[in-house]
Amino acid sequence: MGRRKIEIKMVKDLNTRQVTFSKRRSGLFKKANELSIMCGCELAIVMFSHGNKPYSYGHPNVDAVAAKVLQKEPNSNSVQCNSSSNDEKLNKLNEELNDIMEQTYEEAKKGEALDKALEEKKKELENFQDLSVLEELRFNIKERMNELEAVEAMLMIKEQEPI
Amino acid sequence: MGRRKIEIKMVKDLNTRQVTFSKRRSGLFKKANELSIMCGCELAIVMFSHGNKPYSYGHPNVDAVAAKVLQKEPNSNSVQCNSSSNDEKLNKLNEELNDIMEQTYEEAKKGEALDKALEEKKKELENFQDLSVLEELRFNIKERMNELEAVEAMLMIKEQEPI
DNA sequence: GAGTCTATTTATAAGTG
DNA sequence: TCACTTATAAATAGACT
Repeated sequence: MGRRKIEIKMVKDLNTRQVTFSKRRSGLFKKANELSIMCGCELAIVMFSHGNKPYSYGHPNVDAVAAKVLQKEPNSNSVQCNSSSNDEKLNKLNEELNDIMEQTYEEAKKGEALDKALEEKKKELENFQDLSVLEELRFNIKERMNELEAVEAMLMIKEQEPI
Repeated sequence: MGRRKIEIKMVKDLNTRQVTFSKRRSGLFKKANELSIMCGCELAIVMFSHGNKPYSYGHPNVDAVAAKVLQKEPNSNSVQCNSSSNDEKLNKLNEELNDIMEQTYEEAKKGEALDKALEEKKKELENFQDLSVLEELRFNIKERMNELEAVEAMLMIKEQEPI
């Protein structure tokens, strides 16, 4: 759906790939959002960019869906799809999924307070682009903190110096 | 993208909803597959239909992605999105920003000057009326960083002063 | 990077068998 | 519920800012 037809294969040019990732990611999230609204289904998407940066979408939120997976998983009859040769993997996938989801549950319990806080915070956020701004903001703040601490350290040293 | 424009809202007719769910679900999975191939990203989708039937898609598979989430999750800084009315978006953004600022505040307790600046920022955040303010905030942060550099420069000069 | 602009391609709503 | 068709809406590739 662009100026020209493209093949579905790894985009070689790094810059183009980055652009494609960004555009299609937001497209995917939008579609997911529409689906969840129109059909009242719960759904979660988690992804890691080529550079391993995590992104996720959830309706009503990722955790809720993950929790549901936990409940359902044991001897699940879920309909699974994946992009590699499907047949053998499905059984294995189900097994592994059980383990992982159990672990996830444990993890969730450990950081319950934090998780809840995060969940609350993230509950009603919708706009994808704006969120990336938030992330940037958070990053900027942290960076600034580091610099500040460095300055403070310097100040401390200075104060200790005999005049 | 059909014979006529439709609103994105819960489809009332059960039959139509079922059809929509089926079509859009496969569309979503297809898009996900394209994205993962074109951009080399790992991604997983899990969903529950209105009737609670589970469906999932994963590249390379759901487990691998879930496992990756586990590694990252503790104090994750993942970019999260979820769906709900835009109305509440700003409030929640504010909350998130406030939380971030609070965390930052804790980390920065040592620096009084900075603390004050942060307090001011928090107040500003509480007055958010528009997302464009985010940009302002970012700008302000950059400005603060400049101030910081100025302080550092002064320190450097001070150090050079004969005692 | 993130936005904007369009020519095109793609997804899909509604209809049909 | 499935497949298939088709008119139309929506997504997006590529170019540019």
